[in-house]
Amino acid sequence: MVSLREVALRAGVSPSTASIALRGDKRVKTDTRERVIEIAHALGYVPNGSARDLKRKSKQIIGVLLHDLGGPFYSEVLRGIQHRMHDSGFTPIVGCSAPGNHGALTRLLLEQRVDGAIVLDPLVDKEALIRIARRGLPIVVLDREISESGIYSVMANHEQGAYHATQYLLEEGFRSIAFISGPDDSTHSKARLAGFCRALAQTRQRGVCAGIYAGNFTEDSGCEIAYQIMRDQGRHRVDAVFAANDEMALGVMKAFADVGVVIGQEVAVMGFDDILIAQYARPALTTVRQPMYDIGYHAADLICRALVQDRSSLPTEAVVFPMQLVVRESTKKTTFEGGI
Amino acid sequence: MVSLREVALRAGVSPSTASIALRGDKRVKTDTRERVIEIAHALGYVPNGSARDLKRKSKQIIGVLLHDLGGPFYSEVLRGIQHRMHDSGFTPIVGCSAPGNHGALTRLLLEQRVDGAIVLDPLVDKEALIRIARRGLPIVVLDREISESGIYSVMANHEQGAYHATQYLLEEGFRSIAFISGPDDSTHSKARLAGFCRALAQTRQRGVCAGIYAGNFTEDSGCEIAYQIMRDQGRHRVDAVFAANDEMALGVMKAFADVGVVIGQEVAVMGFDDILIAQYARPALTTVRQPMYDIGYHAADLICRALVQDRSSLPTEAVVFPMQLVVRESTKKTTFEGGI
DNA sequence: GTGAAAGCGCTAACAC
DNA sequence: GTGTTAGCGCTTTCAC
Repeated sequence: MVSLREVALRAGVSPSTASIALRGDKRVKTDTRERVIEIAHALGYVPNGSARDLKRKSKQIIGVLLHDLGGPFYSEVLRGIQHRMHDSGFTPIVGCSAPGNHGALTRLLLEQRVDGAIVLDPLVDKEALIRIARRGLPIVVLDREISESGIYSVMANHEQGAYHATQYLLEEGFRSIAFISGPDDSTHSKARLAGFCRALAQTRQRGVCAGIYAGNFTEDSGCEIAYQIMRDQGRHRVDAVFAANDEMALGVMKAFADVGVVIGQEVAVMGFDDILIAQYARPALTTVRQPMYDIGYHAADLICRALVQDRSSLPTEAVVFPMQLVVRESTKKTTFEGGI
Repeated sequence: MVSLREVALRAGVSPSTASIALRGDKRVKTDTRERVIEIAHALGYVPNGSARDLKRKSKQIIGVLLHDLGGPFYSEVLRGIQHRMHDSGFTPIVGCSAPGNHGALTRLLLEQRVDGAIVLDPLVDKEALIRIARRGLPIVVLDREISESGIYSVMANHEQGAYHATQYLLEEGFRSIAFISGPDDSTHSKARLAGFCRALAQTRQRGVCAGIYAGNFTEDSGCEIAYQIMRDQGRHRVDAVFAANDEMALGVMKAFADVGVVIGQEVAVMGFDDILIAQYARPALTTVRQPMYDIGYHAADLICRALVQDRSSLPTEAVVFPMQLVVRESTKKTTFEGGI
């Protein structure tokens, strides 16, 4: 492996001169500089990253920690990160934090191979992140909140998303809406339920809430609860079901379809998350989406700023993005009536 | 940042002793060893990766280069890689090679931050990879072939996949099959066409080939060509269309559906790749799939073996995996006849 | 303008 | 058993 010393040797200069020359520093005479550069190029010299990292303080690399690599959800976030990082001088490197918080977290963050990190994994231990931040590594956490100097949060406003979605259902004229929550320990589920309740509390209509059912975010639980809703609806027919995530909403649609209830016409179904399948479901599922590209872009922006600017200019509160309502067929009464 | 020297200082030993002690080496007395470990733990000491990488030859990190991070195609490959790497001592780190071959490729491979690399990106310059391999870094390329010592290829057998798919169409009784190829410069398209032709050449039937049309892998081109096929079919009706990728197949289905031709019943459509949408199409698209998990697993296996075993035990030829036929509704005549 | 020297934090010989 | 020494490849004062 060709080292700087070798380049210097062949160019007849000292390693230190070669080092500055290769960065195009004007301090070294033009012809020496060009000679060094040419020789380095001819030899295929590339500086050793470890050696340079060791000497310099900065590595110009940002670690991105995901729970599991791949998956359509992450891809948009990564696109946002890449776009912001592009031409910033920083390179994003992605690791998977899944296997026992080991591997990538250790290699990238603990062993100081990166200058900063973006963490999108609810399972990465909060204390571990705080410890790392205390060591001086800026961290942006996505979709969760950690109050600690050096840790920045970027997330979507789930409460507002659910509020907005519920308002839409009310505007469309639905008057008996059931809500299916996720597991109790999910902050997302809580926030979504809160948004649902706030929208109902604001409306003049009474008795719109047709029950709040406890699901567990799985398609099966959505399916079961849909049957339960059908059994329960004695006095007033439920005309809309708002599930706290898309998987459950799909389960609900399946159950209704199985007993011949026409989705959209007889009952509306609202999901949450906009997973990929939502748009391919039949009818396509109306749902609420996080602005994932924006979240990634902003996360990258925060990290870059934390590394080049004064950190006091950065927000101490979580940066919250509004969620977007994606209206599709599952909440449209006109679906099969020749409407647009 | 707490360094080994500091740990050693507080433990009252030399850095070298601390270094060995921390690795649990029996050479140092048990109580010294435990004291060092305890102090290191108390101080939150983690060795500096750059320093260690610089000293040791190996880094225990494998770079995975993808064209664009995210996307359902990659996620299975990554799963396979992770499973194989797990407990191997190596940690996979993913970088994106897209922006002008810069960034991740430089940072990870050129600057020697990894021990080996898995490259899944047709656009990464072949010469660059060869140069890197010559420097001693083992590389596994996926879905392409590079003949060079130190570069190993893992790929799916596209020719066999297309052959198999065509045979299936023949067995199902289709007797007038049109093929839509991809762009001329695509080796995949060529291989798929070759498989199609081989299957037809083997059959006793004459005149099964109802034309080979040149598409460009886009949905639009599939759509256009479908219309052309309908115009062309003067003497014998085409009863099946085999598109060299799923996007084109979906375009074909769209075109047929638009003019009221019932897919499955009146004409069969076969795709290639099994992109995610294939299973959500209506009717669901019969297609051919790469064993992506296996490919990832095997790629990781090759890299690990290249790093710990004698390289002479590794294959010099590309490792080729068979593709899997995924039968769905778009090639089933019985779709709407009450069949299973 | 250029080179000598020191050192980033760690590991591995070799001495004691 | 433990410490001393040297050095991985690079950058960075500071002399000349």
